[in-house]
Amino acid sequence: MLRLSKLTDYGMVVMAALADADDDTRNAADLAATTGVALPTVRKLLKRLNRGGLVNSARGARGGYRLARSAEDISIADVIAALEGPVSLTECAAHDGLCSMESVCRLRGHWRVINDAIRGALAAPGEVALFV
Amino acid sequence: MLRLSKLTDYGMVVMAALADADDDTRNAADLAATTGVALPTVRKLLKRLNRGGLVNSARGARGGYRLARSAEDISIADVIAALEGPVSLTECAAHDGLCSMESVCRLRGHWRVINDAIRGALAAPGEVALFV
DNA sequence: CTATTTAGGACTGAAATGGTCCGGTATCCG
DNA sequence: CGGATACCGGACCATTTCAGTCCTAAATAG
Repeated sequence: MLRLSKLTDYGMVVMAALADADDDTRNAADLAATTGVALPTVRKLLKRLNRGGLVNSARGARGGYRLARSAEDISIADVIAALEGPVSLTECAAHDGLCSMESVCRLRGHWRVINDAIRGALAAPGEVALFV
Repeated sequence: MLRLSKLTDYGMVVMAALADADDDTRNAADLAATTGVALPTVRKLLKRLNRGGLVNSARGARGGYRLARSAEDISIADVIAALEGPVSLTECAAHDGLCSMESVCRLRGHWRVINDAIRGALAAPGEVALFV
C-alpha cells in the first residue's frame, strides 16, 4: 500500500492543530483534546517533532509547543522525516552496502529516480501546506 | 520512511528477471537462482503477481511464468498494487468512514492530492520501466 | 501413467508498531 | 523559597503485521 504509519498520520493532525494556534503555545493536553488523539501519543509525537526541529518547546508552568517556523514552510516530507526518518522506498536507495544482492540488482539506479520524484511531490510547498 | 515492504522489493527484482526472459517462460526455481531470492518466497511472489494479472502462468511440466504484457507497459505502481494493494498513504484516502476523526480532520482533502501526485510519479512509464 | 510445476492455503517465528508509564528537570507563581 | 505545572528522555509491553516455510491438490508434457 505504500502507507504511512498511523503515528505519522496523527502527527500530521497534531501539526495542523498547532498551525491553527498561530503563535500561542499549546500544551500536550490541549492538543490531545482538540485533535482527539490520545494524550500519551500526542506527547510522544511532540517529542519527536521537537527533536526534528519542527516545533519549539517551552518547559515549566504555562509551557507548551508551537511551530518552529511558519506553516507554509513545513512540508509533508518534513513531518515524515521527523517521525519516520528520511523518505526512502527501499533500504538500498538510502544506504549503500546493506543489500546482499546489490551486485546483481539492476534496479538500484531506478529507485533513486523514483525516490526523488516522490520526495519532490511531498516537498512541493504549494500542494502540501498544512493549512486547509 | 515511507518504505516498501521487502517482499515488494523482491517482487520488483523478480519482475526484472522476467523482463529479461522476454517471451520464454521461466519457472520459479529458475528465477530464484538468477535473482538470489529464496525459492519459497519467489513462489509466493509469483502467485500474487499472477493474481494481479502482471504475469501469466503455465502449469505442468515445462510450465512457468512470463510477463502478461511488455515490460514497458508495467509500472512500479502496478507491481505495488499487485503485491500490497492500491497505493494510498492513509487509510482515509482510500476508503470513507473508517477513521473516527473524519469529521474533525482537516487534512483529508490534502491526502487525496498527495496520493495522486505519488501515484503519478510511480506510474510514469518513462521513468519506471523495468528495464535498466 | 509418471514426473514436473503451479495453485492455494495454513502455519510459524520474528520484528515493528502503537500505546503507556515513570523518574527527572526546568519554569512559573504565590 | 517552595510547590505546582509541564516538558524530556527513556524503558516497557501487548498486539499486529510481515517474511518466510511447508504441505496437499490440480494440471500438463512426454
